[in-house]
Amino acid sequence: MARRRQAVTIRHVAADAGVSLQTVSRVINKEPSVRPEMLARVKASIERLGYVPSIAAQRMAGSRSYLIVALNDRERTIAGWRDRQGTDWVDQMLLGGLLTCAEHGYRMIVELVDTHSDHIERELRAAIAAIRPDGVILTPPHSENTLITCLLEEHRIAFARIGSRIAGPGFAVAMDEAGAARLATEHLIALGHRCIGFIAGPDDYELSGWRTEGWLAAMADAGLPTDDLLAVGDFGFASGRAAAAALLDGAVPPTAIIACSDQMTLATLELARERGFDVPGDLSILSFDDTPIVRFVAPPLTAIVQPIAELTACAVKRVIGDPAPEAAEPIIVPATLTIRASTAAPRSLA
Amino acid sequence: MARRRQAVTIRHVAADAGVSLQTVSRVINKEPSVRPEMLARVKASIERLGYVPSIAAQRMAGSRSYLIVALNDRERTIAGWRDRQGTDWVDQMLLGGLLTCAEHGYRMIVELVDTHSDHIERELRAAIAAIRPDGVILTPPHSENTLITCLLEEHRIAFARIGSRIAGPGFAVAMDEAGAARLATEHLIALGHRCIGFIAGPDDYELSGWRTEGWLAAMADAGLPTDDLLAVGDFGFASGRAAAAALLDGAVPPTAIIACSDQMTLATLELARERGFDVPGDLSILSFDDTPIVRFVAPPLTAIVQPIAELTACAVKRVIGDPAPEAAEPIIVPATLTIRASTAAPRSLA
DNA sequence: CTGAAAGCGCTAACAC
DNA sequence: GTGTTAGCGCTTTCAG
Repeated sequence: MARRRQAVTIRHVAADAGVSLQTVSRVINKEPSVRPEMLARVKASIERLGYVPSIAAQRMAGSRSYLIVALNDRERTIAGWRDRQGTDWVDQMLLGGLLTCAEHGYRMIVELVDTHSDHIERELRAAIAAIRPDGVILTPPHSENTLITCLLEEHRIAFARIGSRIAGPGFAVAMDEAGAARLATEHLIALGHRCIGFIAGPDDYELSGWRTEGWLAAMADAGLPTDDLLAVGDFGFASGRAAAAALLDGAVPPTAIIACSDQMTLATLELARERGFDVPGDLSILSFDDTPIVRFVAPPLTAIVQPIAELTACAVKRVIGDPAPEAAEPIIVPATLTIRASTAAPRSLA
Repeated sequence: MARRRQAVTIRHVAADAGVSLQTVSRVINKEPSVRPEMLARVKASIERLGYVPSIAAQRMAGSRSYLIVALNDRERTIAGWRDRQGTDWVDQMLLGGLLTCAEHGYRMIVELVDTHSDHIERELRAAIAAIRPDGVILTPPHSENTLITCLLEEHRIAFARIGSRIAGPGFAVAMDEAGAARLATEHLIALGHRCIGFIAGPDDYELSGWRTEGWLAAMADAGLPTDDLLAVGDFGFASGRAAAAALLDGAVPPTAIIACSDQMTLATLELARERGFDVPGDLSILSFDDTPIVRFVAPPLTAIVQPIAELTACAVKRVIGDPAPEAAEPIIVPATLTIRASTAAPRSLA
């Protein structure tokens, strides 16, 4: 292999501009203590020579590495890619993470590590030692893995925990679950619905509670009753079917149903079909997951979309901005709603 | 920020093992000239101390950077992510690229650059200067951009061109288009079809010709005629509809149709439906793109799936293995077929 | 405000 | 075979 050396180094720039290396370094690092005149001269040389500092050299000299590691669960990530079910979690992460990194002159490296493995610590230590990243973005289920967070803290590496609300080391960045439920509910209310059923997720997920609260609050704000309008599932299809049946057979049959997962929503759709309901004519349906299947089913489902890209963008900004992983308020990012064909005004209003 | 220094360096290992730095370095780099005894001693120290070399330092000292850059088109990639249509191109690339890199102790960095922009050269130069990658993986449409390939060659950086067959600098790695068409055709033949229509892509795409050849060859091998069984589209929906109509209204109405894009296949499906054909009972349909919509439509479509992950894996292996970007034979990777519900034996056989 | 010196962790090139 | 020397490109001291 050719002995690859940097084509144009800080030395060339210094010579070209007739200043010391140090001055060039100061310009690169945007230090304030440089006379405007020098600054201009150096900048001109950098531009002319097309100089770009080597991140390896910068790291070596004790500065930043300009590298951010995104730590994903190996098994889940690979399984998702192999299934090709279009779970675009990683894509959205890249969208938010990569672009934000690029904006700030950073690069992002995706690392896959086993959660359950005993050598997770070894893997992480190795990655840190090899890459020496300035920051790490943790994704579920790593976000609340204390083994990881402790290690990162010990190494004094800034990190963000996506999808976590637990205060603690690192920045917690999560979606506004309650707000999302409220958004969904208000969309339906605006359409004219008054009986809006809600199929919540299982109680052992903290977010289930937050979502239910959002629905309750939105209903209350609109002066609408919620009695007999709440059912609970486990995110799976079967439980969704049962919950939908309970709602539809209940004392106050809803004209719209919000379900907290794509599977439960699909189950609701299936049941509605079997009963001869027109969707959205007789029943509006809204999903809390915006997976591809939800987009290609007939009718395409209105759905809450999780702002993974924004979460990651926030995470990167925090991690870059403040290298000291001080405990901070969790950052809550609002969800958005993608309106498709499964929600409409109830027939009674049409 | 804390002055972050490597926790355990080559020096610690050397001291611990009672050898010189160089010996440790030799062990790290798997150089043969180390006595087994020393080797064992050093390895033990490395293991005990949990030492992992810093890639920054390795690069600085003139060795490899253990970094591979995957160069993707900015606009397309971002558009794909934003659309959330589940084009899992990047995912599959990551699947193949990331894992292969990891196996060999490399990391992959995804870089987005504008194809059309004038500053593509500036962007690429900057990335190279900053990262100093050992290799670059080019994806369409960069794969045949001579500006890029020349720059890479000039910097003597190994690179692979995915989806390209043009010989030249770098390694060309592409799917076996003809083989894919043959695979599709043979699947249908095995099912009992004798009249198999083919909707080709536009002539200005080289791969259109290859695919058509594959179909022709498979038909010929089976002793089946192909007259009046070939139609041409432009990959779009409307052209697919017209092509399908021509086939169905032709002299020898096919019992199965292969279309060279998901849109043309969907158009064929729509037309078949309108004519009261049962799919696959009256007409089997096979797509050449395995996009999500193809998987969620009813019936789910049998489709050729492009081996992006494997292509990328091959590309990485080549680039890592042979740093000298000598011209080499293009590497052709076979496609696979995912059988779903849109293909079956023709009714006449049922 | 600017420059000179030292060194980050590692490997290339030589010596031994 | 193994150890020694000299940097890689940059930023940190610390002087001027």
